[in-house]
Amino acid sequence: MEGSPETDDEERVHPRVIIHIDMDYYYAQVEEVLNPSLKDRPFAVKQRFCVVTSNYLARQHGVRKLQPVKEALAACPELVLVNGEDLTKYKEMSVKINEIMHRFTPHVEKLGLDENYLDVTELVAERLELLDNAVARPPNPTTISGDREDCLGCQCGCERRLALATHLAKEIRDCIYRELGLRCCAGIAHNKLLAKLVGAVHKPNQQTVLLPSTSGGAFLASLGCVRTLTGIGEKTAQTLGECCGVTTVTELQRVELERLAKHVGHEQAVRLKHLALGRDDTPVRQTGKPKSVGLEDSCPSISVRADAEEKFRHLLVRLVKNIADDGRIPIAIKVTIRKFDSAKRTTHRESKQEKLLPSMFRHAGGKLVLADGAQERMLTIVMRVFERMVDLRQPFNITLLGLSFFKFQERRVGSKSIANFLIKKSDIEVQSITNLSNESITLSDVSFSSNKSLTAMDCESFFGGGGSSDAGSLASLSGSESDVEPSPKKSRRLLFQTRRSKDRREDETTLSKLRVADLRLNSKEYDHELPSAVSTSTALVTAGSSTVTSPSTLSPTSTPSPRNVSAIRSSLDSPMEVSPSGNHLSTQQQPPLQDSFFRDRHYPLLPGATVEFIEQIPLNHVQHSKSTNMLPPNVDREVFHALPTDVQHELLSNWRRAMGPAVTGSGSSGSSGSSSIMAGASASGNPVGPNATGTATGASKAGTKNTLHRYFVKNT
DNA sequence: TAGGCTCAG
DNA sequence: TCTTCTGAGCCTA
Repeated sequence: MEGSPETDDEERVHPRVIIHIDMDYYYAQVEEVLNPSLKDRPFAVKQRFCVVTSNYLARQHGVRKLQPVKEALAACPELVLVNGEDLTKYKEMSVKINEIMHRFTPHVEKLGLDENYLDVTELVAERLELLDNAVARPPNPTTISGDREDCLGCQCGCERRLALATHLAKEIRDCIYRELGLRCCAGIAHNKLLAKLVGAVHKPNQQTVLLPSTSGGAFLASLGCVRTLTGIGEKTAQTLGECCGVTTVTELQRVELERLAKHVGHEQAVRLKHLALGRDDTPVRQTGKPKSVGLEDSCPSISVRADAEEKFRHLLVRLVKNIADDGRIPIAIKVTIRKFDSAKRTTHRESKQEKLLPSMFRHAGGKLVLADGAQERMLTIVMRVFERMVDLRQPFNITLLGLSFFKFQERRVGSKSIANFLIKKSDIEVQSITNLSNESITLSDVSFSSNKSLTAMDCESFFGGGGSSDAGSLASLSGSESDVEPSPKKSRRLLFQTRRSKDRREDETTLSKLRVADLRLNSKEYDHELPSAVSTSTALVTAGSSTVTSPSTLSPTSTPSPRNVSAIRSSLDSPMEVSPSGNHLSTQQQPPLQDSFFRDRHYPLLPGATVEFIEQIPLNHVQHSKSTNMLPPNVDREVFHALPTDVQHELLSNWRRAMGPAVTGSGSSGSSGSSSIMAGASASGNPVGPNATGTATGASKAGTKNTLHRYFVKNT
């Protein structure tokens, strides 16, 4: 199929549709929800001596963000102050907000606790499909490819898609308000940068869409100062002003690239120019677990070692609590201090890191805790690092101490288990999934009955509940209690993630490589990944304890009732939502990312997950490659085609090698023929389980047991 | 890889 | 005497 004109056209898709959602004065709103009596009073949330946010009533009195508390009180004597140093409640609310967003799309990227980007491109496409051609498709998809300057008068349906997204944004905001009592703003545009910027135009509790009907540059120019552009901070703004005389967006748009490059380097110059012109092709990255978890405390002055040690002890205890539920173990710690230079009257930060032994942690009651004596050992390490930064023989003045865990490691995995293969690897590329000939890919017997959904507990018992076997190591993925060992040098992460056009191009050139970025195994991300698969194929997927069922629970109106369909239709026929001022904000267009609607949907292959296909929604959109006929007869074609192209190629190649002429599949369904075809290990001749023979013989029942192949076999 | 800097909310 | 705390990404050595 590659290269055929039809395919190219089909794959040429619209610009993305991005919604940026920003909670209004977030901390203050959370406080109001928890304590409604605050609503009618001017109040501010403070951390230490500083106001971090306030409600609008306080703002009307001149209270500002990051204002010293003293000043704020002077400006507004009746100001109520709430201590916001403990972020727990804000984090918890953020999780709830996130859960709501994930009902609409798995493509959610967190930006701090109170902002999120949602890529609703697919959702919009789904809804348009549901409108049953009520909305015209682009007559000529080629017209929307390339680096167009704008979308003026385009016939590609961009405006309708954005219009539909405004209704989505409203639904999401309503949902958040209804369930959590929180108000927010939304910006809708074709990329993250513009969505964020346009969303800030009308606040609070409003939404704004940037329509591609006039010049996008004009909108950005209207923002004024370069500092308003996301990605240009204080330092960059200063550099631009001092070196190039550039202070406004308009000036940045006009300044010559070469001149800019002289001062900031070519790449940075290009980036800045793109920002000024509203170009941003960065994808919405589904937020996973944090790469680091830290705490820091500022303090008036620490000049004695014992005080520092005491502070660190408290930080350590709090920090361990903070990662107790993470499910991973940190194997490095970073110690940060802020030194006050009394001569210069300035402060500066320093940090140093040190490795940790996994044996310093243990699991108790499903939570990560410090092992016996580990607190003192860890504290010793911390103080050793501290003394590398602070000369105790000299007077010192420390105004901040911080600790941060990083380099997280998944829980125990055996070196020869598939679980090990699935663990994170820091390198970008991993060896092909089918080149695992040296890995012992072993699954213990697990029912793939279409009627049974496995819980985490079920998985544990299926996999041997934390035993030392390879099967047991799989259990660790689903949360068993077991010891930890250092991660292997070349561990790997696997989870299928939506791939974009760039990656697809790589498919064509680097068939034997998988980008590790596209292959992750991470419970949270994993959960998030499922809906897109489900919504296409109506698969029922249960992984661990979280269950995703029907598409309707995933995206509240993605499979609307007839009434909903007509509602969507009428909403599209009604005048488009634009900025309240009536302006049609417009933007320059990006070259579209090639998000193939169906082909990029990957079904994660996770041990412990049951995948049931209920073929209710026709899958005739799935692009079947020529290679379909090469599939072994009992391979589930839908699963196969949901895989990345390169994986498909490799599997086919392995099957061919393993089967020889036998794999010139007829496509005849469900035959119990000779197809004991093994992916990966078995194809290379390595036995992978008690029933594995490394040959292509044997009844399919026996042959599919304990192999990766089983994942491709249809459930009946 | 370590450490600093910059940026973000 | 201090504009908080948290996390990510980039750059350089």
